[in-house]
Amino acid sequence: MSRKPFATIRDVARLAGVSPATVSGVLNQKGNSRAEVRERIEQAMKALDYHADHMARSLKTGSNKVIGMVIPDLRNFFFAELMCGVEEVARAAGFSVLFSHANKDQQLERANLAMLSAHRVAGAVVCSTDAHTSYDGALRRFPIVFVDRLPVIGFRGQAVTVDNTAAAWEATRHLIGLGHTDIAIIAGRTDLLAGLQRIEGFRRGMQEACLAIRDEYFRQGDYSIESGYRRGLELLGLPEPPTAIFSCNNNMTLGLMQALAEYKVECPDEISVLSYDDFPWAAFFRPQLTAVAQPGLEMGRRAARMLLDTVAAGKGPEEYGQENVVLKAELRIRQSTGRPRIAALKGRAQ
Amino acid sequence: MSRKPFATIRDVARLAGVSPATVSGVLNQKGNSRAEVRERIEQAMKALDYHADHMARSLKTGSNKVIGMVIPDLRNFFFAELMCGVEEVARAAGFSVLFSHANKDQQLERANLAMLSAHRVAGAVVCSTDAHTSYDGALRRFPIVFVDRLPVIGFRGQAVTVDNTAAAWEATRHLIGLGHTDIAIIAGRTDLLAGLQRIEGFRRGMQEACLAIRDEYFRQGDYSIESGYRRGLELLGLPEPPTAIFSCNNNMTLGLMQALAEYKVECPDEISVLSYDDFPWAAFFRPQLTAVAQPGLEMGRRAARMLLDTVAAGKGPEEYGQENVVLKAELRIRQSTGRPRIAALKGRAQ
DNA sequence: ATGAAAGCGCTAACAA
DNA sequence: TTGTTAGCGCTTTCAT
Repeated sequence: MSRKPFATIRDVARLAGVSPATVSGVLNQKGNSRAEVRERIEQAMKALDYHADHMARSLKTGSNKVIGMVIPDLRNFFFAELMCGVEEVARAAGFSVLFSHANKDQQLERANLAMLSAHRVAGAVVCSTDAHTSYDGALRRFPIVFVDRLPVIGFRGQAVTVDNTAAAWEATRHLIGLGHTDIAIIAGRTDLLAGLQRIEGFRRGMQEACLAIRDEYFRQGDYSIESGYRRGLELLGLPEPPTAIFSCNNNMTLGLMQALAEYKVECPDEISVLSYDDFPWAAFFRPQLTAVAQPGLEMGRRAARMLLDTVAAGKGPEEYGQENVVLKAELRIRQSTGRPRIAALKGRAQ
Repeated sequence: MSRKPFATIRDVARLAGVSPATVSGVLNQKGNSRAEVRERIEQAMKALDYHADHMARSLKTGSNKVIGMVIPDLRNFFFAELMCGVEEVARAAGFSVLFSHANKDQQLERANLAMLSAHRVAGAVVCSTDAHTSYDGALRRFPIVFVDRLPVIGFRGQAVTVDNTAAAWEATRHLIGLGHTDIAIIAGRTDLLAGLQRIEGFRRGMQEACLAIRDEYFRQGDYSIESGYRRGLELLGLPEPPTAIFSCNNNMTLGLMQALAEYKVECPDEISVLSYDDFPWAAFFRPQLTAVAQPGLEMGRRAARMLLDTVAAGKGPEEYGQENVVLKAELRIRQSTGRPRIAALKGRAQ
């Protein structure tokens, strides 16, 4: 026995003794049907468990209540939050979201866009894999709002990002305010604008305080746990280790904490750690991590809203608009940062 | 200026000087077209940047290369992993995934299913909000594979779960093997089968070792951080606190660790902690958490594969099959569990 | 206020 | 091998 087929608008019409057009009318709240007829139709719909076919409707109307979302990795908490925000707003507006991973693969990203295109999505929110992808082709077909990561340097178009520079600057100021002067940074991917900006904010903060960034205190990571661990080990092994370390993302912070544990260096007594990226568990570490919290959920919401507005406006690519909403990150001061104890640390360094 | 419309199969046909049906033929690799004609068509498709409209195709064929996925909360790492697994398999099979949150709201869950239904998805993977939802209506329309959580007690249908009982049993055995006898449990939601099974596994383990579960050592939580914290505080405040605690999910473990920190109880020296649910950060806690790791990614993959198989078979609801694939969880022994030091703890307890 | 008819972009019979 | 025709389920004029 085969699957029970869906009831169509004609089934409903027949059962209610009206024409399909009339059913369509009540379906779309046109309000030009007598109450009695409407009643009958609604009964019929219930009886047949009728659900209008979105695809047929879209085919006819040329619109589609589906948006796409492309993100690099759901397992990273920040992106998961982004996704939640998008879904929430989309749902509220009666839209569904077609999801796909871009998994750091540029070719995959292209395939994703093509797929969204094939599904005739009304638009998409995308968190780009890197800053070299061209979206021109896709953009001619449907609006895209970029979130967190811009697709090209000098991008002009709709986007929601956070002010990484300001956040890194504030983080640096916090460390300096505590009395630190020997501050190290474990930097992230420099092919991403956000990565560059975090470095820039750090630089600026140091400069304003007339503090030099020593060469050996500038370490290049790649956002992985492993790199945080390695760079951390290098920093701690220095003849004169820093008294504070600014780690440029959550994963690297994890690796760094591991390195501290291995070196049996107490945090924050001997060394302060400040993490870019907050995550739910940061508050449960010992010590609780001082971190820069990016408003992932809000970014997702804003991006979705911006997209939906553009979709509603129904304009062509030339008029998409170019607002880049820049949100602020929040510095959450907890226990991993404190006043420097230079002597203690230097005594231990070998 | 309005958005550039998509090229249709007729545009391609016209440009290539053939009929739409011929284009459709090469599009679907029917292979009954001369190479020369095929060539011309492909050129035309490229020139027009043609992408076949999935919706129109689905409307015609009655099939749809989209599956739905419903999960309670993406921000929980376990569910995010589930989602990744599903997406990965779906993509590989040329399917897209329509995502939605069920956010612990049964009504929302219904709405989600209706939405999937309206989009005529080929099937869905769902992680049910709770064990009282009826899916009969939806199931008559498309196959559903349940994952991690079953929709009703005594559910018979396709599902991928993990053997919670065995995992909890093994965890308990580990604690007992270490020499613990005063073991407490912070239980999770008992309206979910999985929650019940974890308790059952614990019971069985204790029973086999002829160990009693003291009333005051059995604490009921609700999977929230807060409840883990509260129950933890209660346990530690007991005249005779336990020497080991089995916490039934990741969030409650977080709360529990917080409670330990407040009581300044050393783990594992004074008390051992074993967590159900592993997560990436568990290995970076101090101490590193011993935990039961559920294979979230693999569960997602298996569920998607099962669903896709059922979809491919194209049978009716009566023949959907009822395999419940039960995966094993893995006990990851790290540093939060050790031999009991009863004296030390009792001395401290007031 | 309601219905008849056309057609969105595609594919599947069938005809040529 | 290729083209013609019909129709998937819906909405939208345009008559009535």
